[in-house]
Amino acid sequence: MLWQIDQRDPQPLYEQIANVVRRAVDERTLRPGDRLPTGKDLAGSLDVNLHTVLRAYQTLRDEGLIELRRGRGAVVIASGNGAARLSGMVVELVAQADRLGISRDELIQMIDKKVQE
Amino acid sequence: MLWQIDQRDPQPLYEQIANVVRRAVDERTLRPGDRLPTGKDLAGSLDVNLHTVLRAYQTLRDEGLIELRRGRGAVVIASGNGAARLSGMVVELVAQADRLGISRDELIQMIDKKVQE
DNA sequence: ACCTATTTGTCCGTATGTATG
DNA sequence: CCATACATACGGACAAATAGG
Repeated sequence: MLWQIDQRDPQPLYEQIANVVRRAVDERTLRPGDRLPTGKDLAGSLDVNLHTVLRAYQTLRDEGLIELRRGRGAVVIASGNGAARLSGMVVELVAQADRLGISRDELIQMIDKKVQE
Repeated sequence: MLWQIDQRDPQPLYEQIANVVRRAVDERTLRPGDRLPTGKDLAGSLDVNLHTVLRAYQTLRDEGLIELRRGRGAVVIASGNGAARLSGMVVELVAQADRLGISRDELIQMIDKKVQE
């Protein structure tokens, strides 16, 4: 695993780390069931703090990409098809908007507000 | 604002803090546009670390419940449970689309396709 | 059943950066 | 230019869950 990050990149280190993992999953370099390096190991090889790696892992967990367990480590859950994941999110979003009586236009408006940020 | 948390509660402090805010929003004690106390202030009054409060705020932001801006503070966005959930879903959707390089227009197209079904 | 090492989880503290007003 | 307030990163300490001997 020859992952790299750039200390001078304005992008946060934990974001860079998360992106490396996301890409690996998308490219099927990492597959469901695969273990990620321990926080300590990755922190050592990237020369960053342990907490920085764990923060990256926790964001990936929140996205449903990996599973984290104390004493066990990080394991890939989701398959790498980002587009399929996006499609699922759209389905859920539309359903939720419908439940709340939010119109299509209002929904688009909400999205545009987020996009411009 | 007489918010309280319990240091002996096994539930994490940042979760307790987030829950207090969630409840206040649900009960309309906090309404869209209202400002939350600054991290420093709340940390002082709850006798916890600044980071603990900010972590709570950040999870609320990820859920779409509040907006966080440097120099400005935390402002309530969503008005209720369902709306908060929807707002959070929009945040995640836009983030995922961005990661995949999906444009705003393509995203709208995907949504329209689902809406008409 | 016990003990130990491993690994993530939380919390604190400090320092520095960046956007806002 | 300056003060405010959140954002990131580092480091340390301890807790809790897991795995292995």
